[in-house]
Amino acid sequence: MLNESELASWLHTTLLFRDLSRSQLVFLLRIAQLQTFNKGDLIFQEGGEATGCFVIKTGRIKVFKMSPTGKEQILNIFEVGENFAEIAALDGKPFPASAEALEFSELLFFPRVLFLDLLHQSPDITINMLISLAQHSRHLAGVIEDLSFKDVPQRLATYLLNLNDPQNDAHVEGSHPPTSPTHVLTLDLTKSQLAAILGTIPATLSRAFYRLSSEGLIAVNGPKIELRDRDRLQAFSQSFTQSDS
Amino acid sequence: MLNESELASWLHTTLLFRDLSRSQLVFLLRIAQLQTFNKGDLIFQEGGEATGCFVIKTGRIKVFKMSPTGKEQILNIFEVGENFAEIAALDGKPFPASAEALEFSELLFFPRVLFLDLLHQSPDITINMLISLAQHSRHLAGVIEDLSFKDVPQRLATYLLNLNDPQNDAHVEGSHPPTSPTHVLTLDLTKSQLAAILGTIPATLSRAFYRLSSEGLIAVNGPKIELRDRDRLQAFSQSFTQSDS
DNA sequence: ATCATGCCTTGACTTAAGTCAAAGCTGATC
DNA sequence: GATCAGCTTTGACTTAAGTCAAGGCATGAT
Repeated sequence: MLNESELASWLHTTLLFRDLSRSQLVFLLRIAQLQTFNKGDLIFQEGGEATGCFVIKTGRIKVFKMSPTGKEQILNIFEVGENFAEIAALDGKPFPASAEALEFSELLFFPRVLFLDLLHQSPDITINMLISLAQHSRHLAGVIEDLSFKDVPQRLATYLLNLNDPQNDAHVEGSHPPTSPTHVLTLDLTKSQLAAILGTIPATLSRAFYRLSSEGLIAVNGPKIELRDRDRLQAFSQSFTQSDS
Repeated sequence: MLNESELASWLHTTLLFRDLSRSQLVFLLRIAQLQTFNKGDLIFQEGGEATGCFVIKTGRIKVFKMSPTGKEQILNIFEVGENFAEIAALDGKPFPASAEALEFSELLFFPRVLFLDLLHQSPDITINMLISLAQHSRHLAGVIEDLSFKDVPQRLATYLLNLNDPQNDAHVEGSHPPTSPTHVLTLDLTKSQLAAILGTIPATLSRAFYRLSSEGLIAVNGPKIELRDRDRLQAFSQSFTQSDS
């Protein structure tokens, strides 16, 4: 069915399955189906019946809501090794959001019923699942905080700092770890997509970029963003605003 | 330590522990501590170190974020039988939000380490926990959708319909189930608190109430709200708006 | 009964951000 | 190398919603 040895050792690097035995991993592969999607392919749609849970082998997936008039709010973007669509797989209710491939992606798909069996059989997986869901929930709470407390330029600043700061070493192109005087990062999203992450529209995002640039906090060159003053950017991202009672 | 027989049978009505055996329930009570809080008491604060997980025996708890300037965003209000603060208990990172008692409340508290042991020992609880977390995540996704797509009057309409419509028979005071020509509900929150749920401030909420009233969709009398036209209210709650690109 | 506190509402004002449409870019294709 | 499509930016405009402050209304205490 699948290239077992290769996939099994890859599964080991995954959040959900990292601490399973080799035999458990091979068993997993009996349940999973490998599905591939091209850039732009819809994986499932909000409101659709829950089918199962996915783990990303390659590619990137955006999970989003769409308003009746077509405004998009991205809830999360998932990368290699991460899992998504657990919520619907768990409770069997309709998908709470839609999912689409941002690039060519290979996904391991676990049909819902088999996935639930799996949980009942492997407490380890269940606990990992729990931790994963907890992380996703934390992220959602953060999105709410940003939407409720911050204006668009602040949300943009927050996003850029998150991309750059943490162990998130990807995207960073600046000097070497210890002392990097300037920090340049490259967006791996279109600005329209970034707007949908920040809960706004491209026109407004564009003005937010202008604002941060004109204050000397960043310099923008296409998808390359230089953080010129991380400290002030940090301060800006949590400064008081009028949109905040 | 605690009144075991009473508590054990009550635990049985709880989401988390509903399908446990009597002996498991009694074991649970060895771990749990009963804590009581008065109205307005802070249970834990965002950013504080994770202590453990709570189940509500009596009372109501609001979980919320507070902005630097003091704007409050309520993430969820939990009622009897529900559990909260699982996220921090699971991953051990700081609390993502604060919690406060809305009224006198008795909580069963499970210290984090013991709680984690519990999960490792009882797959049933772990699965229930997963389902519970999935529900909470769904709710957060809904909050994001509302904040991103709807203006304040629409969020208010959505909230009122949710209070009234579903199996949520509490709050409803109108005629008897089959044909209730008008639906009157009573808010069990102050309007300031409702504003914090809807991601706005009291002044704006007040104008939203006026708007819905003046269009004949509802009638407000203090905390009593009559839904005068559920169909139009429903339509209004998802109508197109300018705040939606 | 009166006072005071807290909650809610109202008014006048300001502003962030969405709308719509036009014009720039950029990169891909033929 | 020219054209085309899609993304991005800009401009002029509108509006939802926050700010601040004042006034009303109620409840509960002295």
